[in-house]
Amino acid sequence: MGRSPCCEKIGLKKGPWTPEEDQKLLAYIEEHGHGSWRALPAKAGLQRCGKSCRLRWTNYLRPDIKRGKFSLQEEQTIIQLHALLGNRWSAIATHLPKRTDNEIKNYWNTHLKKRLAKMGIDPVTHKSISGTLTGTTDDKSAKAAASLSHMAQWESARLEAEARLARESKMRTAAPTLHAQPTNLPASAASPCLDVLHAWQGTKIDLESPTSTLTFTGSNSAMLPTPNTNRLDVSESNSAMWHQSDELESEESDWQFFSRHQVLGLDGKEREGDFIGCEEPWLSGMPGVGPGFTGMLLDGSNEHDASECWGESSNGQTEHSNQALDEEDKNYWNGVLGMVNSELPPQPPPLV
DNA sequence: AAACCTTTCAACCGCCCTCAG
DNA sequence: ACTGAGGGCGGTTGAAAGGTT
Repeated sequence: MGRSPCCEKIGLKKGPWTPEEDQKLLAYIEEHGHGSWRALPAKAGLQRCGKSCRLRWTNYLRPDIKRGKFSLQEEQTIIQLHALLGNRWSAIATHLPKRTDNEIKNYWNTHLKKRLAKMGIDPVTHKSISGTLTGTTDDKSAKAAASLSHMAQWESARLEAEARLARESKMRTAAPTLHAQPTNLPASAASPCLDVLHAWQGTKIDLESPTSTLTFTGSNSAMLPTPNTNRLDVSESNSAMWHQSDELESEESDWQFFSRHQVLGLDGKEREGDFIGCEEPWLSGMPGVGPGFTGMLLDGSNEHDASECWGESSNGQTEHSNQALDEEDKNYWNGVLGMVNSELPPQPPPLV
């Protein structure tokens, strides 16, 4: 059976919103909250579909929307999250406060996608289009890729949960105040973070366990390149492609700040050689993540560089073969993970 | 100055999910 | 378990603005 239309379409206005319509919608929501979107147009005196009103509000009129040019940090965030999450704009938007999924999607399609393609990077897979930069296919890489796939799926699930919580919270508090923020969200929802890590701290999941119920769709796993290829495509390629400024529009020259040995945090500070401060055992098999980093960084010792800690498996055995994973691997994935984690709120106790 | 082409982005469309009844 | 309403999401469209010839 066919779905009934969201509203009676006859006689309803379509197309660009006028300032008068905006004012009506704003005034109504300010006074009453949006409540039921379907019922809103009639109550607000608008000849619009409720869905259209919702879109106008969420994508344009909402007071907590930042408009204007995307910063370099935002661009980097979008690219890295897109590498991790694919075209999941709402999920990506949760990491870009004040940006709407629609705006991010548009920006990706009109700017970033083209730019990556121009630089020889497949914007879908984030791999080199030329195929000359092939990654290794050894067990380590495969294992790391599997770990990343798991991580990506958990992160996706978490983002969905966050979005749901946010929705529920908004619905509960559909407050008649324009400046209402979802402040009653749980910390994990209010502040994007890989809090799934905390869950995994409490209940260690063996990524290689045959009992794992995690599965991967082709698109998900295809979306995630192996660390090596990713390093080459996004990090190392960055260092090369960011220097193609002759062929790039002027703004692209700014992208040269993406040095292969540099991770730029959301605070704008360079984090050369920075490693995410987590000790989650499930991450120990991943390039760029290993136990002992936090302590190493905290005591500021230079006596042992990252690669030394790198090779340590979670059971304390040194696996020198892991050291073969070069610095760029670590830096690239630290870039992704560190960026996602950089907004970590004060850490809650591990979930039970 | 005008015609044509390209880019941008607000808005729409249709599918999907959730949830209440 | 089923159904339909409500809302969210991602893909696509098309008008407007900007650029080029």
